[in-house]
Amino acid sequence: MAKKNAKISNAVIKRLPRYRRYLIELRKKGIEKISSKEFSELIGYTASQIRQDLNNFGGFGQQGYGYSVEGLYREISAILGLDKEYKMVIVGAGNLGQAIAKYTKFHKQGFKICAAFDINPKLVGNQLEGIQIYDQEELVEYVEEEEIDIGIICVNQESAQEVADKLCFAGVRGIWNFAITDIEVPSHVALEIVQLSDSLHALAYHMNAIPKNVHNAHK
Amino acid sequence: MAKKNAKISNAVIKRLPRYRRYLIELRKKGIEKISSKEFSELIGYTASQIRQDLNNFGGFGQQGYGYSVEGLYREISAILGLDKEYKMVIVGAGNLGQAIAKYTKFHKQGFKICAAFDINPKLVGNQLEGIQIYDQEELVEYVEEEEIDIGIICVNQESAQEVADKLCFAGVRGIWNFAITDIEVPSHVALEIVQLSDSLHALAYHMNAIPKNVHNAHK
DNA sequence: TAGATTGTTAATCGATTAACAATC
DNA sequence: TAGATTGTTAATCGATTAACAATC
Repeated sequence: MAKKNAKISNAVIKRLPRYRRYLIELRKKGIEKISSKEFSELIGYTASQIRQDLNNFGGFGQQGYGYSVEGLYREISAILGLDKEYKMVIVGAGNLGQAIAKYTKFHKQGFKICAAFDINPKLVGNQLEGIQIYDQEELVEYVEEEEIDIGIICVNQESAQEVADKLCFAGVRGIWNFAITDIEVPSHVALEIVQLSDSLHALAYHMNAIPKNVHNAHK
Repeated sequence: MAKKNAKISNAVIKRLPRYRRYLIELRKKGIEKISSKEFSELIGYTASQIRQDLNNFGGFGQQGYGYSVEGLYREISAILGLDKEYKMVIVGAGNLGQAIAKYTKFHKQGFKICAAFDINPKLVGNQLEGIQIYDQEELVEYVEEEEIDIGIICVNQESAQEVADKLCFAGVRGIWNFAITDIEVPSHVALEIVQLSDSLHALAYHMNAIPKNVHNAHK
């Protein structure tokens, strides 16, 4: 699949899921081919960047023609590893953990949530849309036995690192961290961070960087 | 507050909330001063980058001494606009919208969730931790009358753009978009995106980029 | 074949890091 | 004062954009 062995920059990887989303839309509309120029106008990256990005992984296009929408969709899906299935657990079955557990879209894409864990006795034993909530004491054993791939951390910041350590010890290959703190994981474990409060703070910055008098122009 | 008028790069802005989080931790520990070198070892950016970042906004340090933890915390909070209050509404009171509504930390930081909106008659009229769910028909009027600052979009991708348009028309200054689609807003409205599925896909990529045989080393 | 569009190299731009004079 | 550390300029690095030869 991958043509070159050079390290792919993170900037490129962050764009891949976005390319894929637009390819899904194109496919829905029955569009079979797209040139880098057309794609550029749609997605807002330069045609040059699109071609550069894709050529990190191989020559997916055809000179004089463009890219096959279906073909490119499949290539990018494979590059991202979305042709595989992933077994996940949620640690911390509070509001956010529950929301993620109930969200069925990930499941359809091959990301299976197998179980949730919490320390709160009121939550342990309950089910969330068919997902059992276990006592957090059972986390390591469960992850080992069920060969869980991904741990989703939805606990408070005080216990996030401890949970991460347990997940890594038990053998997960990736951690999706929603806790409002930075955690450290061994280099062989992939880490992806969703920092909601940082995101909200960046929004606040941008709001204040925009002059106020341009608002409510329709009044 | 801001020393220079040059445009601040997005890379810098994304780091500011992180600086602030570490400063909160330092303050908790009773640490009063920190040099860029010490901060570097803690946060993982180079000392040079820390000094460059901060000097975009002003000379907050003191030569030969370093930075005051409390002073820097206040400066960064002010730069981000966290010394102000923000009125927010949630549009889409499904799982994710409910999780955000119930999350009290934002409220403590001055981000007040005033109301939620949905089109589902089963949800309309209910309350989420004291937050009333209104019919989505009432969105524009509510946002105008209550002078809402931020709209949080938690609807499905099909209606995300329509909701964004309504929020912008009604006069919000910022949009926090959780929908799994890109939306367009006028240039005077700040937009911050949380793309959970893109984040999960990037995690999958990184997991597959790591050789498999290094896992379960403790067994 | 001629036209179109890729794949790839070269040029530019911007962000990060290094160096050091200023100064507390 | 001497030492420490900032603020800021210069150098480097990496990512984006432009250009164009290759080729469908």
